[in-house]
Amino acid sequence: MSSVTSAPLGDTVRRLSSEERREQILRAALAVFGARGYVGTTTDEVAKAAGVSQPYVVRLFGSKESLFLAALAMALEDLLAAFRAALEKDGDLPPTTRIGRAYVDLLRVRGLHQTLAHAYLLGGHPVIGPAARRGFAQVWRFFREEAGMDVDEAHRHMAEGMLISTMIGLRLVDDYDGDDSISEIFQSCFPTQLTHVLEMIPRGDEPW
Amino acid sequence: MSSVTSAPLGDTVRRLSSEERREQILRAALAVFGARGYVGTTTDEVAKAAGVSQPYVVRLFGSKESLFLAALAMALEDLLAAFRAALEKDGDLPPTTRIGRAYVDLLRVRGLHQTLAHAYLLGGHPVIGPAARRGFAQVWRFFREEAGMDVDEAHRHMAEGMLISTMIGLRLVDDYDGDDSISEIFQSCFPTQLTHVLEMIPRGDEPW
DNA sequence: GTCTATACCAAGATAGAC
DNA sequence: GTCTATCTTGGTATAGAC
Repeated sequence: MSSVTSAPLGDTVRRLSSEERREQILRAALAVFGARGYVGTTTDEVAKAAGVSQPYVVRLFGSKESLFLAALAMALEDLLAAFRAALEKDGDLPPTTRIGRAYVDLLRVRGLHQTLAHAYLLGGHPVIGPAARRGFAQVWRFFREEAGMDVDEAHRHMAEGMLISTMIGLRLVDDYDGDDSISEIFQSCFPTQLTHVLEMIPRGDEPW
Repeated sequence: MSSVTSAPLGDTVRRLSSEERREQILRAALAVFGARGYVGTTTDEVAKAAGVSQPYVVRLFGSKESLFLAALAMALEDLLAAFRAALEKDGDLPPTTRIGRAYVDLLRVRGLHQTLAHAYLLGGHPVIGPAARRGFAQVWRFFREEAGMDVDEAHRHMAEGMLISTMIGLRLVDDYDGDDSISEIFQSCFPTQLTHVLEMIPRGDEPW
């Protein structure tokens, strides 16, 4: 990625290669899609977040739909890469626990969990639906075939993941201090990484 | 509900009271919101599904936003009512299992699970966000205070619920026959109610 | 590679008749 | 209580210059 081939030497503020721009726009798109959902996102907001013009993001990706598909694909790659890294890296914790940690650490990739969750709810969409199903099945297969979980364990991890994504998307933290039942559920979800999570999670005052 | 006060006697095809219309439109709205999400839903599609005109649904609810809030409130009422009924009705199964079954049976209320899931992802929305958080906390409190679950049990039920909602929204059934990993996860989610579920679940060929 | 200007359409909301 | 007609906004996508 990001090999500079076309930019002439000596440019002070050189234009980026389209590869670099794609990556930059995709990161912005992931954050915005996560916060607003597929339909709720405007290509203009993505453009603003990436610091380019709206027609340019359409130009680069063809359409909002393809942009979403690309962001979704990137999110899944990031997810599986993080899972594989957690699996290979050895440590005192069992592999299954390391994978769970990795999932929570992915909070630092803005919009990842929420964009996946949004995609998962778009099963009725003619083109996003099938892509989302493939992605979901891919994660399941990772649990079963690469991580070596049995059906029950894979099931529990999936369920746990969905709950975590939900709590991120809900911005449950916003009410963390005022509501006892909310701090209770929060603690039950992040028994070990709570402080860490509270720092990384998006809040009401920031759009994403 | 639905006490007829204003319609004159003798009308053959009498106009419905606004209470009746509200209910009818809300049911339609729940189905459409579930399939398309909040932003993806048009008031016109809701109107068509309910058999009335688009301006009329806006007239009756004030705005699309209030319509969504009303549908969300109805979904939560239905959910908690079903849980309470399952809890009170005695049977051979443990209460906790009866509640789980009740959740799956709610599949017959079109769009309920998906609308809740969509609302949960809208935490960043200034008015839907807080409503969704209140609803989520309400369910948690039901588990803890009324159903008498401990934190761990409530947590597992929540997670399981989120996974089930995801699979409905994803329309995973659409690939049920072609993909081994999908039928595997499906069976692990609905060990006892599988046939029942396969009958009730929305498919790709129907919009909702 | 990136922008400005703009065409074009879809959708929420309002006015007002019946 | 319910409709038709319409105003208005906002958002995707295209044209075309630099």
